[in-house]
Amino acid sequence: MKMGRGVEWALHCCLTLSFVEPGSSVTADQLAAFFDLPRAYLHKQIQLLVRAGIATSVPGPGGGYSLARPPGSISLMDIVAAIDGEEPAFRCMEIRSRGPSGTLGDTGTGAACLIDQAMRRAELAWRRELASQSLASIREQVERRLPALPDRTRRWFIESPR
Amino acid sequence: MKMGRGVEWALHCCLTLSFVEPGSSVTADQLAAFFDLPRAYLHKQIQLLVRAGIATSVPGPGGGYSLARPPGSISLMDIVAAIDGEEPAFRCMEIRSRGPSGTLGDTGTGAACLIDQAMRRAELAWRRELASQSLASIREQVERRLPALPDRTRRWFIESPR
DNA sequence: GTTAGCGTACTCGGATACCGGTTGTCCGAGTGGCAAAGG
DNA sequence: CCTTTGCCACTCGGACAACCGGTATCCGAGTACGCTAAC
Repeated sequence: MKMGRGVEWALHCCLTLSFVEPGSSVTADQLAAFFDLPRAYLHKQIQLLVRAGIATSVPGPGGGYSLARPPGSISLMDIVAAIDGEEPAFRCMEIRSRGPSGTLGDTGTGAACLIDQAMRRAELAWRRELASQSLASIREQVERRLPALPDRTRRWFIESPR
Repeated sequence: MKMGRGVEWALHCCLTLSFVEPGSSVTADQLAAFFDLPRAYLHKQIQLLVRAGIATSVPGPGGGYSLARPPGSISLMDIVAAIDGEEPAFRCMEIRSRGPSGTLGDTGTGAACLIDQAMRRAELAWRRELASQSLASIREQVERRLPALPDRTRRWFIESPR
């Protein structure tokens, strides 16, 4: 089980977008240059963020992307779900009842697969942990450790050629 | 992010192996027939369990697979890790420092990526939840809900043609 | 000098190829049991 | 009747293809800005 790398890109891009001035936009090309990523593909990932209502897009010259909501109301779970999808990693195919033996017989009715339940519980713990961390909390931690970073980042996007 | 379906197979196979008499072996073909799965591929998955020290294999006629340890000492995490691998789903590529900007500058030393940390925390919660459930506990739950299932399963494997 | 119109450059958005990995299958190596033959 | 030896069937084990989803890319639609030219 491995997660698409677009998730990492999206997380860092959202964190970066939380640094820039509200109201100003950052183009996908700028973000791609900032992280040295393939610009076209990064473009696609951010589009997923727009569809999920996490980022907003402004077309035309001077346009770009910006966060659609305050960072405090964007959780890491939101971003991961936007890029990676909502469906659970473990999908119960009910193989226990597919056998020719009919071993389970009439027990199938209402008797949930306990293995599926256990796996769902684990994924729920994962989701809960991700949902508990907002973009604002991450940003706060960053500012505590690297106080100069937000300003430097902001300046880089202002000074960089569009 | 989606998990290979072999994980589900392995989990159900291990649970089934915990039902059969200790000391007796079950062939991969029997398990495949029991769950109506492609026998060759199931074979491959169980081999991963053997490599991980979860199951033991006995070659030759009358051989087959059986659990290598008591079910109480086999966690769901062990099985998932055996099939799906140990590496974390989220892999930090350190894209924050790959940019041409040098925005992070000399801060890189010792300053861990907080996004990576958050993702690791979430995965740790997932792992912890899976590790807390042993095969014996699942078996116990099954016996409570379907008391007749273990006996029926055991009998099916005895009566089925090898 | 002012304003309307047009062209251009820039941005996002979706449709289109490429590649690695999971999925699926096959055949070979090794082992135990069975049977037959010899003592 | 017991022992030994050879053969065979059965099982695991690893090596070999096929399909699918993620990865990467390109070109088209839409928009705001700036320039030009007429009034």
